[in-house]
Amino acid sequence: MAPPLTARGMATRATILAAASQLAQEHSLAGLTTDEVCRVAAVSKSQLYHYFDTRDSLVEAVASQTVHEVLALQADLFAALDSLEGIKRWARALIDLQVQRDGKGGCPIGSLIGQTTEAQRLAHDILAHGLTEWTEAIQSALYAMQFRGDIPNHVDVQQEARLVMVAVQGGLLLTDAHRDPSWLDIALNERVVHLQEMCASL
Amino acid sequence: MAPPLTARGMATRATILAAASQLAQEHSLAGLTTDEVCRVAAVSKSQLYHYFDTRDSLVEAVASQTVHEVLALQADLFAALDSLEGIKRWARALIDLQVQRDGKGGCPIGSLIGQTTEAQRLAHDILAHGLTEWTEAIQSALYAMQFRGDIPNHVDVQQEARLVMVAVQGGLLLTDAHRDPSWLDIALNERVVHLQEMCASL
DNA sequence: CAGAAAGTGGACTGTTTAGTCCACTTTGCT
DNA sequence: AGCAAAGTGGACTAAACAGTCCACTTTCTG
Repeated sequence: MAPPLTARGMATRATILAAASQLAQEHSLAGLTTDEVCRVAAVSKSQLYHYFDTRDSLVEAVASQTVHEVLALQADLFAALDSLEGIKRWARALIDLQVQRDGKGGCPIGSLIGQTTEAQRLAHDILAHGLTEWTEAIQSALYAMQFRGDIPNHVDVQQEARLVMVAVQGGLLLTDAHRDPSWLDIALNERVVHLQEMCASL
Repeated sequence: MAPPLTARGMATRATILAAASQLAQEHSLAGLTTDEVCRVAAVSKSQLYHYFDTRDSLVEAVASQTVHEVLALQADLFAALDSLEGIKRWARALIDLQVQRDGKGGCPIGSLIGQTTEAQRLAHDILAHGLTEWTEAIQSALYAMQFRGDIPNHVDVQQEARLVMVAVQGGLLLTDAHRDPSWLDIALNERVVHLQEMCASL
C-alpha cells in the first residue's frame, strides 16, 4: 500500500475508512462491499484501491479503527477506574450507551470478531488484541486498588478482570440478541456488587 | 415451499440442511453459498430450490436446526440440572466440549446470531428464541432447587439464570476469540461457586 | 512556472452469486 | 402396467462483486 503523503490524501483515506467502519457496524463485515463503501464515502474505486491494497486490508484497517475507537471512548473512564466509584461510573456509562442505542449493535469489537473468517486472520488478531488491551485496562485498575489496599491480597486480580470482561461481552451479546439493555445492566451490576463485597471484607 | 412427501425427498432435504449447517458452523453464515451447499451435499441446484424457497429460508432452517441441536445436546444434562451436582456436570460438559474443539467455534447459536443481517430478521428471532429457551431451562432448574429449599427464597432466580447465561455466552465468545477455553472455565466456575455459596448459606 | 508526484473519475474485466428453467428419471398409486 | 406426482441434473441468466486500467486533474517542490 502506497503511503499517503499529502493532507488531502490522508483526508480521503480517513473518509473511506470512516465510511467502511460505519457500514461494518450498521450492517456486517461480510456485507461490506467496496462499491457501497465508495458510494457512502462519495469516492471512486480507484481511490479506495489507491489507499488500500485489497478489500481485506480495508477490513483490517476497520478492525484497527474499531479497536481504537472503543478504547478511546473509554479512555477517560479507564483513567479513573482504580476505585469502586470509578468502576461504577464506567459500568453505568456502558449501560447508558446501550440504552441510547436501544440495545442494538452489541460490542463493536465483539461483534466484528465473530464475523471474521479464516481468510481474515489478521483482522481477527487485531480485534482479539483489542479485547486483551481492554481486559488489561480493567486488570490494571483492579491491581491499583489491590496495591492501595482496597482489595484483599488473596484475590486473583487477573481472574477478576477476566470475569468483568465476560460480563461485558456476554451482557452485550444478549443485549443485542434480545434488544434489551437489562442484560448488560444485571451482568455489570452483579460484578460491581461482587467487587464491593470484596472491598468491604477488609 | 412445497412440502416434501416421500421418504426420499425428506432424506434429500435433510442432507442439504446438514451440509448447510455444517458449513455455517465451519465458515460463516455470509460465506454460506448455495453452490457450496450443493457441492458438499452432492446435490444439484434444482434440489436445493425444490426444498427451500430462497437462500434466506435455508438460513432460517439452519437457525432452527442449530437451536435444536444445541438444546438436544444438553437435554440429558438439563433433565438433571436441579441440583448443585447437576449444574456442575452441565458446566463441566460445556467446558470439556470447548477443550475438545480447541476453543474454536464459540456457541453455535451465539455466533450465528451475531452474523444475521437485518434482512434475516426471522433467522435472528429463531436464534434469539433459542437463547430464551436455554435460559429458561436453567431458570427452571434453579427454581426447582429453590422450591426444594436448596436456594434461599429471597434469591431472584430469573436473574441468577440470566447471569449464568451471560457467563456461558461471554465465556464462549472470549474462548473463541482467544482460542483459550480457560475463559469459559473461569466464567462458569465462578457461577457454580456463587450458587454453592447460596446453597450453603442456608 | 514547469515537471513530477499524488490524487481522482469512471469505464471495464472476470468471477461468483442467487435463482430459473426444462428435460429427464424415479417413485407412489390404482 | 401405466399415469401422475415427486424428485433430479445441469445448463443458463442477470446481478453483484473485487479488482484493474488509464486518462485526467490537483498539489507539491525546486
